Formats: sequence, C-alpha cells, structure tokens
Amino acid sequence: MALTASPATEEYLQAVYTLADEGGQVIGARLAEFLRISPAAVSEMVHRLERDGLVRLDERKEVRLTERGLTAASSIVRRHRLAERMLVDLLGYEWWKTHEEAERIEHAMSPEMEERLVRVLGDPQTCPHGNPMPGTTARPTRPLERLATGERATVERIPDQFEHEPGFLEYLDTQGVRPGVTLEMLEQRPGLLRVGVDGRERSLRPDCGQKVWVAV
Amino acid sequence: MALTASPATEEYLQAVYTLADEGGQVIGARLAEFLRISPAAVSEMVHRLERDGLVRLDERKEVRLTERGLTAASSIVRRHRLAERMLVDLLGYEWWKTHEEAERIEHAMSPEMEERLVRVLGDPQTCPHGNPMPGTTARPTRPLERLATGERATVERIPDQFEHEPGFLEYLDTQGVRPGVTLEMLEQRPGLLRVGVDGRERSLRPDCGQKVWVAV
DNA sequence: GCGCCTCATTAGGGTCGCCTAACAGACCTG
DNA sequence: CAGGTCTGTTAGGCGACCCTAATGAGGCGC
Repeated sequence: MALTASPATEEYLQAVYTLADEGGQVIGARLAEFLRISPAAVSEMVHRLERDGLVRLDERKEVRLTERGLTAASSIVRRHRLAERMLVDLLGYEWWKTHEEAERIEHAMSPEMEERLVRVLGDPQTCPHGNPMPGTTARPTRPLERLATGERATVERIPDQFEHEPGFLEYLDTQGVRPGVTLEMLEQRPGLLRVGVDGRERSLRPDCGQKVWVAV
Repeated sequence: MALTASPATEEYLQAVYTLADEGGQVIGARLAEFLRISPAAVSEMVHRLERDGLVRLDERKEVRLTERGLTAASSIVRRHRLAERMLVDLLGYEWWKTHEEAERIEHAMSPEMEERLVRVLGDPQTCPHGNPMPGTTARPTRPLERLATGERATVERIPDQFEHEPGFLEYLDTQGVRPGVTLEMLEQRPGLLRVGVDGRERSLRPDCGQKVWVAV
C-alpha cells in the first residue's frame, strides 16, 4: 500500500484525512483550495481515487475514505508526522520549519524506515506541532477562542491544515506560542485577542482563536 | 537546481555521472540497461536533457554532462550518499541495505537538509559503500583482481554501479567483505578467486574481482 | 421567479515518461 | 559480400496529472 500509491494520490488522501479530522465536510472545492489545484483537476483525480477504491462520494458529493483509503491515508499522515519529528529531533530543524521538507520525504519513506524512526525517536505520540500520530487516541482539545477570560490552558496542537499558510507557524513562534506552553486568556472581542504567555502580555492575530488548539 | 529537476531527470543525471565516474563510455544503450528502461524511452529522455542544457551528445553519441548538468548530477549523487549515511549512522540500517531507500529520499532532500545532514553526520567523506562525496578527492583505488598473489590491501569502495545488482552487497557482507577490511589475495585464475579475510580463507564469486575496489 | 453564487463536470489541450514494433546505420565476421 | 549484432530513432500509443473555458445544476436572497 505504502509504496503503490503515487505521490499525488498520497497528497489527496492526506488532504481528505486532514480536512475530515480537523474540519468537517470534505468536498471537491475544499480539496482544490487546500491543494491549490484547479477544481477540474480535482474532480478528475477524485474519480481516479474512487475507481481505485480509496474514496467514495456520498449523495451530497462529500468525499469519504473507504477502509482501504483510510489505511493508506493514516499511513501517509503518520509518515508525514514522523518525518517532521525526525527533522526536529535528529537534524535540529526549528519546530515551525518542517512542513515542506516533510511533505516530500513522506512519499519516500518505506515501512522499514518508518519502523526504525519510531524506534530511534522513542515512539513519539505527536508531530512537532502537537498533532497526534494516526492510531493513537488524541488528547481532547478546543480552539483557543473557547477559553473564558482569565482561564489558562496548555497549547496542545496547531492543526496541519494551517501549516500550509506561509509563515503562520513562525509567527506563532515569535509570539512565544508553541505546543506545550501555557496561555492565559486576557481579553477577546472581535478583531482582538490578548493572551498572557510566559508572564508576558501579547496581542495575537485574531485568526489564532480558531487555529491554535488548547487542552480541555 | 536541486528541486527544479524531476525525479526522473535526477535519476538519469545520476546514472550518467556514475557510469562516467566508474566505467567509461556513456551511451544510450548503457543507460537503458542501467536504468532498466527501454532504449526508445532513453533516447527520448536524453533529448529532453539536451534540450534543457544538462547534457550534450558528441559525434560518437556519447552522453556528456554540461557544466549545469555536472552541477546537478553532483548534487543528486551527494544527496544519495548523504541519505545512505543517514540511514546507517542515524537509523541503524545495515550498510548493505540502504540503496533503494536512499534512491527515493535523495529526490526529497532540500539544500537545507543536505547542510544539516553534513553537520550532524560530521562531514562524512564517503557513503557506507566507500564511494566519495562529489567534490572531495577520491582516494586512489584499483579493482581487487589487480592484487598480486600474496598481496594485501584495504577494501576501499564498492562502486554504486553494482549496488543495483540485487543481493550483491549482502553477499559481500556474508563473506566478510566490507569497506575498511583488509584482504589478502590468495589465488586467482579464471573462474576462481580466493582471498583471506580476517584470518579466514574465502572463495569469492569471480565477478568480485572487478566489483570490489581496494586501496592502491 | 430571477439573478447570482457555489460547485462539479465536460471538452479540449499539454507535458512527462514510459512502452512496443519497425527500421536504419555501423561494424564485425565468416 | 552477406548476415549477424549492436545501437539509435521514429511512429504510434497510453496513463497520470495538470490547465483553461464553458456548461450545468442547486440554492439563496430579494
């Protein structure tokens, strides 16, 4: 399975998995946006995936992974997250700088390499952005914006979905927002998000309210 | 350059570099054999490479790397050898088992990853099979068969060319023949090659005479 | 009910990279 | 010189992936 799927196929499966896991309704238009590929090409590719028994379309054209598709998607997502851990833990990459490199390496990783990485890295439970390895049970989380004023919580994950946004993770890093740190909600109203990080007060971009997930 | 060339292009450049470095005359027919691709497809691809300014054909149809082609080829060969070192030194792969994995990873490696690997691995001078990183000056070598009876020499490298042969490196390993060990030539005649390895006497497959290169 | 969105799909192209079959030229050998 | 062998190329195809432009189909506001 791992090495029978083309890079493009794996990319689509990964997108379906990620969007379903973190968002909601997965339709062609969302995939096209996410993958930055024309809707026409996505339509074509989704039919190829259907032909190959990896996804099915329901009545509302929603894309759903079949059992085989889910297996393949879990595999590629796990390889992505392991690759990111490798880059950080073995090669010294900054936690926010791994996405593009991992995006390519994931397609090159054999089951043997996957296995060895798990061993060498000490069976990590999440990627450097806090997203869980497929198969493990994720810790419960909620978007940062759900924190009540004065409440504190630990940053748990920044969903893969938002890794695509150029510079977003680096921005978070400059604000001191990283998986593991504790945030205190100071003030929140439309267009404004103030939090306490590490004893300092910070104004965050308002979209962080949805894009940073904290522990329940 | 690194990431502008397709995997297929990099594969061809690597083949041209390897065959030229270790063998001699690089013609389409050799590339076709080496890459296990039909001569017709090779002909086509070589013309694409020529169009893109990566190779030139001389009067005798020999394929030669242009300056740009050599730069790109050196880069991919270096990435291949670094990937192999990574697999052995960081992930614990056996020295003879790295080729296929590295064959895929090399195409995924950015200049940044290359740089970090060099640092983490301690600027290695060769791959696990003893082949030099492009850019370094290789230690002088000769095929094992050139050893006079009774002469001893250190195994320096097993050229990349022969990594393709399934099981060859593993065979060498079972015979105790690895880069760094000292061999003594015991007897050599057509169809027979007897050497001393590590105090033990071994009969090697006769083709090892050309495929194992020892120090001068 | 009309016009406007959003979405999916079709039609028509294009490139890359591969294949088989057939052929043409060089070269060697008997 | 005739017949192999080795080599490169052409012709004709094919599948994977991508694009733009045009079309169709459903839903929403007014």
